[in-house]
Amino acid sequence: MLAGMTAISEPRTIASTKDFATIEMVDAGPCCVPSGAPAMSVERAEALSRQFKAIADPNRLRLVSLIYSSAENEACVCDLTELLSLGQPTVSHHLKILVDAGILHREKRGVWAYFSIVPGALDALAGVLTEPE
Amino acid sequence: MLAGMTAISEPRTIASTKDFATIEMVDAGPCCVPSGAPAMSVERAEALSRQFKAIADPNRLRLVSLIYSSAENEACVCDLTELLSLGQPTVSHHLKILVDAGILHREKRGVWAYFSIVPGALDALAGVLTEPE
DNA sequence: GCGCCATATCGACGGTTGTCGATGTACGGG
DNA sequence: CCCGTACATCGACAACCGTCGATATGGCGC
Repeated sequence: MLAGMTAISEPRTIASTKDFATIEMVDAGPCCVPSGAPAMSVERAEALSRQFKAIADPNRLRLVSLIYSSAENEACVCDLTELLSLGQPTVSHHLKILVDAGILHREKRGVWAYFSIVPGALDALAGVLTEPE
Repeated sequence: MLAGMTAISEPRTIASTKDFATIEMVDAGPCCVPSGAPAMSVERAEALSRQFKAIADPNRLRLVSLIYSSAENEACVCDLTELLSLGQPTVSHHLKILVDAGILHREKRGVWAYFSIVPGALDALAGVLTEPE
């Protein structure tokens, strides 16, 4: 769960200025051992942040939900616009953000643009939060 | 997955002004049937948005990752501050956001404040994205 | 081609957010 | 009791975000 890649250095030496082989500084240690396990890299954090930001908006959450529970798992802007009671440019803006984040797929058929959920996109995001290992 | 509760009305009648029993308006329909399935309610979308916003920040993602991969699954501010190379007020600010979102738990022991991940909090969020039903 | 329709883009505006320095609070040690 | 340490809060600032109206684009029918 939330495993990262690059270990941050900063070993933050436990030993104080005293001679080693002393024990009393073990329970009088600073506050906690910062663990040696590697954490999430800055790059990965920023990439994930972009995807989480895309769905971290109430209207975009409803957009994905509406598309998911739609008839053919796809919807066009005109339907979504009236269902969200938002302006059409605003809905297009939200949809673009979701497409750019790799969560929605846009397919233009005729005059209409149909949006569907990219298979596995949401599961990949969920895996970051539940990664059992 | 992303199932909601309250159905938005707006049935958006399929039948046109013509008499029913005509068939040609079926494939000449507007663009798509907005499905009858209920979508996510506005209230739930806003509640979920608050939690997703909490983790939709690169530094907060790294905070959760650091705490998760920490020795006793907890960490204090002083360690996190130097690991993120951020100011101490900023780290406290981020931690407060995560605590308010119900993702982190704060426990003060002595002079130090130890933060740990609320059990099941991330799994609940992940479930919203993968809910198989 | 012309006009209509659905959608995308642009520019602007108010509200929110992330970061910082300065300051306040609370606990422990001498 | 006073000081140092760890942390929280405050105020300010720049950057970003969500929303809108106006406008551009692009496809379909006549």
